[in-house]
Amino acid sequence: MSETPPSLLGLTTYLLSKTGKAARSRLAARLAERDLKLWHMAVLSALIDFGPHVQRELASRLGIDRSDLVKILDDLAVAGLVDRARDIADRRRVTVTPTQAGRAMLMELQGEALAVQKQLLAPLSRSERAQLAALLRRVHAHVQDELEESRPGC
Amino acid sequence: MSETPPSLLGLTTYLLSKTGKAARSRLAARLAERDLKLWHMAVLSALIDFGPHVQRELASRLGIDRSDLVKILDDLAVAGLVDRARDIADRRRVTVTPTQAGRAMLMELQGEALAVQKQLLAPLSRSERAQLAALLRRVHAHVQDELEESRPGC
DNA sequence: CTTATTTCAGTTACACTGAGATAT
DNA sequence: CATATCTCAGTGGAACTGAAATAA
Repeated sequence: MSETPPSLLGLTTYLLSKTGKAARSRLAARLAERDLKLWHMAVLSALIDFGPHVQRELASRLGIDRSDLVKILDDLAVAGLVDRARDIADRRRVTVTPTQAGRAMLMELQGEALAVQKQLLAPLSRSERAQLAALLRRVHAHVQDELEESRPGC
Repeated sequence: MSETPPSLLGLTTYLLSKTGKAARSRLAARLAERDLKLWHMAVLSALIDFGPHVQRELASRLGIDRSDLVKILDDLAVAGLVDRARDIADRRRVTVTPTQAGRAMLMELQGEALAVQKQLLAPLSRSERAQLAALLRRVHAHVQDELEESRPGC
């Protein structure tokens, strides 16, 4: 493949978009070996970091559509990685809880993610990788703030 | 929206993927006001940075599929932003050339991209934005190198 | 006859929309 | 009756695949 147009390389938005896509597709390829998608990992992360969620909360936290979450949870439940149970007080709601197998699986998936990251950021020194992470965290927080403002009452 | 899981925030791959997606969708929204997509802008950039291309070259340079490029070029030609002409020596090939209107349009699109970038990177200082750009350029170069290795003879 | 380039048709994965079912 | 939650069916755009048409 020949050179990327300098006009695009000069745009941080382009670099973010391209490297982000590369990161996503590489991790997705690894998760696919376990018949999982990126959303499965995100859902497990939310459940294990913050404890059981009602589906509505999960969808809102991760920015995934409620209807799409249904299929994701079906998969996770079939694989024995989460449990679903009707809320007794409000029987419209379904509470999702990670299983022990779910916790173990997330640990493995995080290992995969770190491996992808190591490969992707190979040209950077340890301190540069830390710099990049810190800068991206601030940009990410800013993006999330703006989303929150535009979506009233979440 | 509630907090993002720390397990994910700790992964640079996740941050790259998320901020990259945000960057892409914001720019896409602006280009949509002119009935253009991101690929249209990428194609114009390649043509103006490097001059006329045969379609095969364009696709290879940008990493887009040859068959999808056809529709992109149809749009650009209808909008008067590029010209297509059969190569006289090898009449299988079609040479794509940017028009003056194409050059003018790219300037405007770059303005849009910079506006998106300014908003996206607002929490960073000028020197931090430069740091981020430099780090991303190196990561991007590394990703491109690996792609080149895996695709022999491009 | 084989290969290269462009083009078209079909497929799959994904995010989004709208409506139905159940419960408050 | 109005609202909230979960579910399911359908839609549209994007990336990929395979093959036809033309030319070398």
